[in-house]
Amino acid sequence: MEKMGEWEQRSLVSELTQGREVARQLQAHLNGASSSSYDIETREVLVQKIEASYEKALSILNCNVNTSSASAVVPLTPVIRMPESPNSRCGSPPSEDSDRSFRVSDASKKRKAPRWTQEVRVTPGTALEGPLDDGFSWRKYGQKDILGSRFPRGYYRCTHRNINGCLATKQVQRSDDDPTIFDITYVGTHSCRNVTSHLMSEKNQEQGPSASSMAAVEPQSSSSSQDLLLNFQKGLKVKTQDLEDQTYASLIPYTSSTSNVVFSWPSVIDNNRNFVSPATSGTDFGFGTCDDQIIQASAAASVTSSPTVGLDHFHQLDGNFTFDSNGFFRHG
DNA sequence: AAAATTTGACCATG
DNA sequence: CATGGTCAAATTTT
Repeated sequence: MEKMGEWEQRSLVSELTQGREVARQLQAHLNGASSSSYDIETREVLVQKIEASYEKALSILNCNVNTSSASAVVPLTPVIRMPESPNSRCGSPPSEDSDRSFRVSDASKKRKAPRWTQEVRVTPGTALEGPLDDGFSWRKYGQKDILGSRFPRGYYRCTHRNINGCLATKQVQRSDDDPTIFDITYVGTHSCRNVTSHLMSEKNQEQGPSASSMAAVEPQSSSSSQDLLLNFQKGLKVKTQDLEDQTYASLIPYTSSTSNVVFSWPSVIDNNRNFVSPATSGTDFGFGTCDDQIIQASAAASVTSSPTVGLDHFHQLDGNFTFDSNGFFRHG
């Protein structure tokens, strides 16, 4: 509570504002006699969003991420958009061709419908790239060229995939027209703890592997400076290789300290009440097991001039790292 | 040496 | 059959 950067304050305000917005939406839903079944689902989503907003707000207040210089690494400003809004890139990024976003179709196969889109925009000052760290460890397991996209899409999965039964995966892809924009699609719920391999050497971690559906939605609830560090490292790496392409990216002036996150859920949730089976035992080799939620987030970050510079000299972390098992998603 | 990427092939789905 | 997602071996990085 010492001093809260403007950025943080803004984030906080935005967070709360959004929460209010969503609350209103929820009220609207409640008032307008819910007819269809998806209304109920929508309401659930709304509630979740509200919770998320609160969580984030609290996180901001609690952690107070006192990052001396680096100011924005973690996207924290979810703006919830109405469900029916198809493509609403917040207006700025005109890129993103038309289709290829999501097939709301489905509904003819199994029950994997719930897919909401989260749009995240991070602002500069931070050279974060694809590896938007959600506080989890991701391991790249593939990269594919996507038709219509000039940049390949990277596939990441939780490092503890079959260990903890964390079936979460994420896809990172840059926008075709805006190289500074990365679309990160989170899919699946991760049941692993945020355990970034720092302290916390708990042994008996079998208290409750059943991760709530919110897990993937609100991962980085307390991004500490350490996490940021990790981010930087990873980002650095990617940068190095993408530098060639990013060359011109660094020319793009993005100097608006505004971070926006837009939630959109085209088809709302279905019945993702599924519980990931207790760790182990599974060993299933990733196949659309029971991952129901797909969160897409596009993050845009402007690369200063030389991102690689100075990142190595990041110290002064570990100031507090108040991350105990305190605020963890909504208590089961 | 171990863990994480890379990369091409394989498989599933539309 | 084309497109996208995952696997798995080889390779690189720490």
